[in-house]
Amino acid sequence: MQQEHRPLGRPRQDHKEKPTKNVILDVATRLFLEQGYQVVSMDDVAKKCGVTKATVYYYYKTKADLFTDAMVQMMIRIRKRIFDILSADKPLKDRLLEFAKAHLQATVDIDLKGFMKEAKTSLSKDQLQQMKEAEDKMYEVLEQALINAMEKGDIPQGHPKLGAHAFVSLLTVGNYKDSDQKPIFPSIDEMTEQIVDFYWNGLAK
Amino acid sequence: MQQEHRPLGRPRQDHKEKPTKNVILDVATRLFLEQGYQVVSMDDVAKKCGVTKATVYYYYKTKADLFTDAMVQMMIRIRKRIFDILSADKPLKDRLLEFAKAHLQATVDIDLKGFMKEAKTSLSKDQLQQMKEAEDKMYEVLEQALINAMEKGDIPQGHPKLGAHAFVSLLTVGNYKDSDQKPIFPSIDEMTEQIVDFYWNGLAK
Amino acid sequence: MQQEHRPLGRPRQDHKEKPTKNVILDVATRLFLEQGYQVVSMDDVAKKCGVTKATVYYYYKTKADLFTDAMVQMMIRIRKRIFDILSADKPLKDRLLEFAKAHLQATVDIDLKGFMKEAKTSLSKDQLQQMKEAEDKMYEVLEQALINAMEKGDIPQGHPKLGAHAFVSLLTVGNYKDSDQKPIFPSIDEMTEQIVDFYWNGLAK
Amino acid sequence: MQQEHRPLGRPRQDHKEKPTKNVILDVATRLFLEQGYQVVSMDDVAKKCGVTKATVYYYYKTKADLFTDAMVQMMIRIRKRIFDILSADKPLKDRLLEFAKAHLQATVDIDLKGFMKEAKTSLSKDQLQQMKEAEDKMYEVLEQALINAMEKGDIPQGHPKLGAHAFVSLLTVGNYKDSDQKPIFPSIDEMTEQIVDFYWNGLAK
DNA sequence: TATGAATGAGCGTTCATTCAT
DNA sequence: GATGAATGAACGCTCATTCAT
Repeated sequence: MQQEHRPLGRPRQDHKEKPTKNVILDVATRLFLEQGYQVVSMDDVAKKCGVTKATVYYYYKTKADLFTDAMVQMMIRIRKRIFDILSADKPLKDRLLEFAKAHLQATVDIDLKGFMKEAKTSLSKDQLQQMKEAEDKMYEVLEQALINAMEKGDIPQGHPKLGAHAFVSLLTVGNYKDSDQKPIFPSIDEMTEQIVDFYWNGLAK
Repeated sequence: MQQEHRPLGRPRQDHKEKPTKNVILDVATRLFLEQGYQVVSMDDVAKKCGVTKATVYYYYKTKADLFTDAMVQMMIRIRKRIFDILSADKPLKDRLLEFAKAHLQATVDIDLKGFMKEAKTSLSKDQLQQMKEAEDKMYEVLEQALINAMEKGDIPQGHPKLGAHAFVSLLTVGNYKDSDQKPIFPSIDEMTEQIVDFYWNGLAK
Repeated sequence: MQQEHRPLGRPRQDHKEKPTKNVILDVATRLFLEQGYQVVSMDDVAKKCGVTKATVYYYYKTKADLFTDAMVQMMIRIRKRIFDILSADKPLKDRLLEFAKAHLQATVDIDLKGFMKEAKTSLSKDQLQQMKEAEDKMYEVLEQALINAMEKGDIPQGHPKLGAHAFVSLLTVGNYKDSDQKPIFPSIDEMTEQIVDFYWNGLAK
Repeated sequence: MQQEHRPLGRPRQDHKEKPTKNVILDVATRLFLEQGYQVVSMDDVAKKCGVTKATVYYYYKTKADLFTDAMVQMMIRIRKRIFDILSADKPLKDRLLEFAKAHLQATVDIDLKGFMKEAKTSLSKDQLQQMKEAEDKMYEVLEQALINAMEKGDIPQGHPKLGAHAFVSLLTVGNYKDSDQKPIFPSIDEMTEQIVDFYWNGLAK
């Protein structure tokens, strides 16, 4: 709340841990992921940030804007992480295992498809487009890794786009809990391995 | 609003119209599937049925009740259809192909996972339980078919629950559209075949 | 408004002094006239009616709808009153005097022009059109009276539309109060007479 | 944002730009005239001026202050123009014609009455008083011209205050557009002449 | 069986205003 | 002088729900 040294110049508001806009974006991202677009109100976001609704509107013109920004930024971050994991100098299957593990460890499961449908009626054409593009780019990273593996002969030629989407969709199996709240596999490690195995070998061995 | 002739002793419904309750359930099912739980209002349902909101409330105590009933009944119907398809006397792969095709031809894609998350905050524990159980039973039909195939030696021993969920999750790939609104495969037939092939053989052949 | 005998059947809600919709329309009309479109909130209307905002919305889909209906109904009523006054079998000047007196005695002065401008940004094209048409019809009644008088030779030929608008605009002079809140004339009677005289004779006698 | 050369001692404003306060007042005047008090927001004014809302508040403590100042200054300017026109050495009717033409040519029609009512609830007593006084002074100029004409015998003795208000109110007829958006007269010239004629001669010749 | 009327609570959004810088 | 950040209060509107009829 007060500067000790170098008091002259344009220190703006230093000391501040994190700019408010970022706080809002982070909180919003978490809430939207956990509860979905419609259920989360701007007041919910504001309260969790310790600011008023009007402050949220100071940074984001509409709820749809906030949502779009939150989702797109998140997808960009995820894409980077996927890229890092898949760029490692290891056999493809090992990289996929790592990818799967990282994804399945995440506390919230990211149901992009569900978000897309929920928000379809509320977002502008442009906002939907932005989200779609960010989503596409996420898949492209995985697709490219598959293409590379095919070229190097590590896996047989095939439809890389199908391969990419198949992998991600298989991962969602990990989030399933039955009516007794029991997941399909007891531990994340076993789940990871079995899912990647299934992806690799298919049903018929 | 009143019958002029033949006024004595007959079923209430004029000429075999569907009973109101069924109309409401059908309309609600369609609306919920198309737009999601939160977006659909009780008024929307009522108007599409040509009745008033109060009438909807006469048959369903709350929106959550209506939603739960709609989803559970739908899952029961789907389960029957899956059962019929999988009971045929054909090789497993052919039956899976038929299952896949039936699913991918459906106009609305049934994003159960999305519905679950969206409704999580609005449904009672009991209602969530009902939905979960209906969902479980759907998977069990497929699971059982896989178990039978394993016992008969048509496919290698494996984790049938994983197999069941993997199949359904792979089917969702068929609904993907990229940012140019293009699906991964040009025709449903090709999509069906490629997805089932991938399920059968895995990535590494 | 109430049936004394034949108590069986569907007595609805009897006893009710005035249907809620009418109460809302009347209160809204008064408030809009007194304070203008923007200043009056739907909550203001509701509270003055002793109902909730939601009730107002039950009867009127939007504020603009309520406003338009209020203004149009009012103009229709005024038009009828003008018509009655101007239909009397008296010399034109006497009828104009009566018209002027009725107008100047009204507690609220009806600044249609101001309403039009204020609401221009908020009303739909169709709503503006409705208001304009109701306004036009009000003037037409007066215009027709002037046309008749010209045909009978009671006043010289002239531009009847100008005559009609001139008369109404002259009446607004009666509502003027200077910075000491003093009107131009001490009594309504004198005001009426002087204004009509001026209208009749002009400035130069 | 900063001057590179000749950085020493000069008037702040770069090349004689209009001082910010004047820009704000001018812009505000135009916006208020065009759209009314309630509809125009402080942000609207700020944006049109290329400054921030806070800057507007730096010069005007409240919106009501800005409005009052804008209106009063405008009325002072108008009063001067009226005074100039009416001071010419011409017959009264010619001067009135010129006055009318100037008024009717103005793109925005100045509905003082409407502004008064719209702002009534928002302005302080003192601010209303200021506006009233400025308005009174406008009328006084015209009133005085009529008094002079009466003294010189150009027009018969009469109520000069009524004459002044009658003239201004008659001018508003020129702004009327019917439901087909057609004004009463096809050209401003004809309108001017007919209105002044009516003012001069009255309805009955 | 079905409805018209009414409501409480909440939501997305706007806006005049303040204040530290 | 001028601004960026923040807010409190309201506003128009929606919606699930209730209840007397």
